[in-house]
Amino acid sequence: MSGPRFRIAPSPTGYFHVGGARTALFNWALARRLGGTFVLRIEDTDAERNRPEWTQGIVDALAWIGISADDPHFEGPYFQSEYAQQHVAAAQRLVEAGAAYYCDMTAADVEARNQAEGNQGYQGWSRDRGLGPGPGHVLRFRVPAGTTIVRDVVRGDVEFDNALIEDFVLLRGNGSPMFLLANVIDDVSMRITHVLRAEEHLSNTPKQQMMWQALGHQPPVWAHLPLLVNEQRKKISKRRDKVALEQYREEGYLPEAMVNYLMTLGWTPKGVEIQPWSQMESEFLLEDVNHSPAFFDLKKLAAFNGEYIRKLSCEQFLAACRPWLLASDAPFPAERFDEQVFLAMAPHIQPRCVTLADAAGVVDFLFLADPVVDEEAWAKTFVSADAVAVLHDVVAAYHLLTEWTAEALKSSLAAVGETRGMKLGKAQAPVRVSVTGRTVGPPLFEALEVLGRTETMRRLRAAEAALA
RNA sequence: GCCCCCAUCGUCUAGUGGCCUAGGACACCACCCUUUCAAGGUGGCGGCACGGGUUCGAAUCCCGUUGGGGGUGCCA
Repeated sequence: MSGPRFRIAPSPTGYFHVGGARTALFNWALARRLGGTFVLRIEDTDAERNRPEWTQGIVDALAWIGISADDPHFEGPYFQSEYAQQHVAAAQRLVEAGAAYYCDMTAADVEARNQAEGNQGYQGWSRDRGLGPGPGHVLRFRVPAGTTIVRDVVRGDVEFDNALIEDFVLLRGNGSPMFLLANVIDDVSMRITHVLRAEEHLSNTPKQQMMWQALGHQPPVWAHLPLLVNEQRKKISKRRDKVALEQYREEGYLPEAMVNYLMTLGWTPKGVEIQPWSQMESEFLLEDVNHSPAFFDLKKLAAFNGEYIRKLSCEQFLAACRPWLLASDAPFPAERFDEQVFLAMAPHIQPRCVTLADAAGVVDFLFLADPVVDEEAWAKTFVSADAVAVLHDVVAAYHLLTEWTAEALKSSLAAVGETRGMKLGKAQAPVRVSVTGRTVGPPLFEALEVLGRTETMRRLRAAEAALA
């Protein structure tokens, strides 16, 4: 009746960390494959952070990468929640079991005594003083003698000497629970069987394991995932790095690409790297997870995203790009956007996009009353008299065209270029700059075809006039 | 300081004692294709941190060194 239970517990701090997303994906893959339960517990023992909009943000970010909790647990202000009561009650049970004791020393007291005695850390001074609860009294865990062996599926057995672990605080002087306590109690009460999290938590695991045992429970399966680092090889952080999953969504990364890339950080799919979720889900094994930190490489993410964009059908591509195409800060007004024109150009736009946001900039000239002219490109192109002459010839030739198709436009311009000894590559430049405002862009003749005869001729003549 | 983790091309990694002259992907470079720019194709550059063992044989096992990271809060 009770299968494996996995849980992620992101803190609602206003954004969802990509590292958290990777952890969530690993948990999700296992929960799905093993027919387990995915528990989402958005928590923070600081009530200030449990803001509903931040909590919703995490739910949305998870939904974006295809994850929806089987068993969600959110809360409002922590101190008024049932969870806080549970945590305090559990601490009480620890006291009764003799696994925790009260201490009236402040941090300053501890430091002073260490100074005097040349020690480091809290030395269990209040262990046998028989103090009861009271204002300013913290509750400390009584770390037993011996060693603690953490059985980690990805790292193997890791041994810790308990003598080196101080009697850590469970309840603050004001009676509020510490995160470490809250975390363990939630895991225990939610019957979590597998704890997968980043490696930064490995050092705290013996403390948590001792608490599980003191509470009379078998510890869960531990799995510490390699850290995600930046180019300086440091843990990626909000301050220095782009860590918010939401930001990647806003910049036009496809969730499938993001998921695929995130999965390759610390784990390698069999065969090719780019593969559908269903396959990764069926192959993911904790035992195959790497041990060393992984660099979150934007360039590789971009490559994945480009590949996923190219795999989209035209209709899917349009649907995916629509928010950026119709955005208020798009390079053209939303009312001038034409889906049919976009669809016609889509196959040429896709290979030119790294993100969905790039599309608008590739096709802007199609939806603008007048193209935005890049002055430098214009000057460079029309510095030669030949270019100006080609433009005149093309206007004349296009005027006489009976068929307004990419093929016809191309051969007509090729013929014009030939009379002046120019290859197509050179001859198309003046037309491209006149019509699109730039020297680079999607294939010209296809663009002219969808732009239409009237508008193309208008722009070509406007360019002629400007040059005169 | 103490504890813990980690160590293969620039990056992500394959590799679990002979299939390794170390394979792939991203990045980079060159060429091809080509109406510009992309995309695509072909090829190239480039790595087992170091020192000792063990072994007939080591990227792979052991020890040490060095280097990197994480933890060590009345933060989460």
